[in-house]
Amino acid sequence: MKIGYPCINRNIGCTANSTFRLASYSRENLISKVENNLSCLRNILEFNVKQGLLFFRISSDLVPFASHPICRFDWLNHFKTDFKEIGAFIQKNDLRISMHPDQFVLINAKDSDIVKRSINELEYHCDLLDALGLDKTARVQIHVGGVYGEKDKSMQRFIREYRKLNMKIKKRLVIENDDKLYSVKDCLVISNETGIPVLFDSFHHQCLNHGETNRESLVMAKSTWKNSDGSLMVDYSSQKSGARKGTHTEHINMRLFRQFLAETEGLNFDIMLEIKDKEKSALKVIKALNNLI
DNA sequence: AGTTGTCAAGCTAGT
DNA sequence: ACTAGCTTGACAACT
Repeated sequence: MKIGYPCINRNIGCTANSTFRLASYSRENLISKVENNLSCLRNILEFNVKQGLLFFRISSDLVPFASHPICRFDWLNHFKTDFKEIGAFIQKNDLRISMHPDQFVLINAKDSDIVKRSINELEYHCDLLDALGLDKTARVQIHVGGVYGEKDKSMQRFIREYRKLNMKIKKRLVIENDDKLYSVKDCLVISNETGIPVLFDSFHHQCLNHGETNRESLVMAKSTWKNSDGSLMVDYSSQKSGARKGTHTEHINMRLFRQFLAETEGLNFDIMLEIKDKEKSALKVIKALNNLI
């Protein structure tokens, strides 16, 4: 079981997701931001290894505007050596890596231009992971997409569009249950048709389910991952008290987390802690797990 | 130096 | 009709 946190480290004092406005796009700006981001990514990964945090989500902003038509720069080639070095570090330390393109990526959009842009964005994520030299256990997670007032048709559209994707994307893409539209059960239907692995988000499951327990849903999601896909990825969070339903907590609630661990005892998976204080909660969990052994 | 409006992309639900 | 929220953060223009 590997423990991790997404994109940002609040301790080190650098960011691996620094970007700029589209209006200030230039080759120089892009190069300097990517240089900064890559150097910070190294720092974060080194910190993580020292602390025993072996799961990390790389920010989609690592290469700003990579899939935008304005970007004509061959960043893949230009930073080829850096990617290789960072990738070697990841492999040497057996780190698990994920990426999570944002809400604009919609495979099942009705507008074919949106689908096209989405595929370009997925291609960027997969090119990056390929450049790092990572195998298919490094994954790119997205949600199913929009409902457009007709869920069945929208799910069918996802399936159709997924089947058309090239292998570069297919080998890394996984779907994650969301908190409002597509439950784990919905994702499993799509997985049955396509073979796409289902990432289990415990907090989203808490917000949207059909009465299944965490364990039941996690086991079902786990069954969609083949050995070569790596172990099941789980996103974990809990409700921020007093806030709108679905708001992630600032700090981890260890009582709830222990409860989750107890519920899922004996099952192997990697956990991404989607908690706002980032590595702070992740370190708390590492400490707690060490005390259990 | 510190503050604050705004940022490529889209959907949904709530006002 | 409009906007907050999404993994929210951070850029950049303004005091």
